[in-house]
Amino acid sequence: MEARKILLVEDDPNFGAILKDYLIINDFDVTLAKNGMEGFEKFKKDIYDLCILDVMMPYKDGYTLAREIREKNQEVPIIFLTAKTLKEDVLKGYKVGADDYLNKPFDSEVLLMKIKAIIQRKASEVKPDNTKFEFEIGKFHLNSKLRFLSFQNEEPVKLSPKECELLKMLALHENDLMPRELALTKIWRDDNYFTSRSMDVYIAKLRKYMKRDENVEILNIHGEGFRLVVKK
Amino acid sequence: MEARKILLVEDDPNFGAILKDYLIINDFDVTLAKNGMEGFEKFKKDIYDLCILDVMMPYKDGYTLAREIREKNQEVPIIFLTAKTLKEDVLKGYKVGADDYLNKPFDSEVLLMKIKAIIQRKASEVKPDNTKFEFEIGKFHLNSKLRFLSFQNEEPVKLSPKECELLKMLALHENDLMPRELALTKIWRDDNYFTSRSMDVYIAKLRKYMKRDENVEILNIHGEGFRLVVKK
DNA sequence: ACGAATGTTAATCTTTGGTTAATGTTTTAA
DNA sequence: TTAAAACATTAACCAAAGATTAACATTCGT
Repeated sequence: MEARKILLVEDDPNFGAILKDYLIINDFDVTLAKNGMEGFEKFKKDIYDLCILDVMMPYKDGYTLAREIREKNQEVPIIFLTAKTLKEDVLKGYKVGADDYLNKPFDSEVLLMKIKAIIQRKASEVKPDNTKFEFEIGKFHLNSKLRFLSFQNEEPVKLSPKECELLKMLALHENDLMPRELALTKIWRDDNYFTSRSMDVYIAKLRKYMKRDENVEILNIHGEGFRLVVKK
Repeated sequence: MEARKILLVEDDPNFGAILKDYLIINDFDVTLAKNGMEGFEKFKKDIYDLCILDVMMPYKDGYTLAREIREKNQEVPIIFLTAKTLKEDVLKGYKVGADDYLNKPFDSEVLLMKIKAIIQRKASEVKPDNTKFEFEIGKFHLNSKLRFLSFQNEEPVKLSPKECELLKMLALHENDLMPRELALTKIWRDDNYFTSRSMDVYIAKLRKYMKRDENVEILNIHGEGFRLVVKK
């Protein structure tokens, strides 16, 4: 099998080199970046199976980098390395969408197990077409990468990240049920009263945009979710 | 949203009760088992979204339980709780197929974040939903996912969750007895005088919808249940 | 004919969703 | 670096949808 590609971002050159070698010995294809900036550049230039990010780095810390990576890619697993054990930091990491968290010093074998567990998990997931980023919705055209929505020959409207993801999620389920829960867990990464209300606010915003085409409607299915209907 | 079901297996009654309450407060539906044996029994009797297992337990330890659970179910996420910090134990846990590992004492908020991260990961896995949701009932067409009932070329009628589930249950037993008790336990999740009367109200509503096709009827079988009859 | 089960309607209660605006947070650009 | 702009969340209020309950009528089985 093709070696799994790992992006390792670690500012301590010694530790970075050792960890890289260790992973290479264990049959991974490792790219090492010395800081967050470089890490993001390398992330954009290739496709990785896993990112291992140091939290404490000059210029751009691990969280910021993780957030940038998540904007580009919701799927790739992220593991944080940190010397900190502060609760807030761990929580922050999970909020950003981390898959795991490791305190330094850690045992390399444990890291290896975690890596294997995570990569295997991802491999077993059947992924939907997440690469699609252009959608025709009635007379609208949505580009979810550039985050704009155009209507015929009018000036395209810019969408906020949340607006855009929500509309994309609806579009992926065109004319079918898009469960509330799905959007909440995938986009808001949490499912409670407030995130749910927040989502309703975004539904209202989207409806406002979409009403220029009377054949497009976002219907509610009480207690279940929403349905983007496009009449032909 | 339906609360996530968690199976918590912990032999320390105090700690178990506290953790259970904490999780319940955070909107999980928690079942507590006092040992591995009981844990496995409860696991077999229901479907859980997550298992949290204490490692050190008399008679049957967490690893053994995890292995048994994995035999029945390869999917359900497992988190181990342990006072041990021995490397071998952590590795053993991952080998058995754990999703995460937490050392006692741990921070409850951290556990909560881990639970959310894990459940979200599972939610994002696309599972082929092969449950039947479309039914032909005489000249009617029922879509129980989008919850509508259409009749020939007329505008489809929206059904409420209870109406829909009840009609689906009847359709699954077309021309056969659909026992009262079945609907009450599956849909109303309770079987008493009031839920029974409530169900009768819903039967009346469904009859009203269905009378557009004179070949479709919902008959009562006194003391037993109902029968959805479709004459051909 | 009698009690128990069912049919029906309407009133009441509960949950969920729509909307607007205030408040908080992050990003952007000067 | 800081202020403005953009974005996101929270709060409050109201409306809509759904579910239950109560009351009374009818039917069933023995």
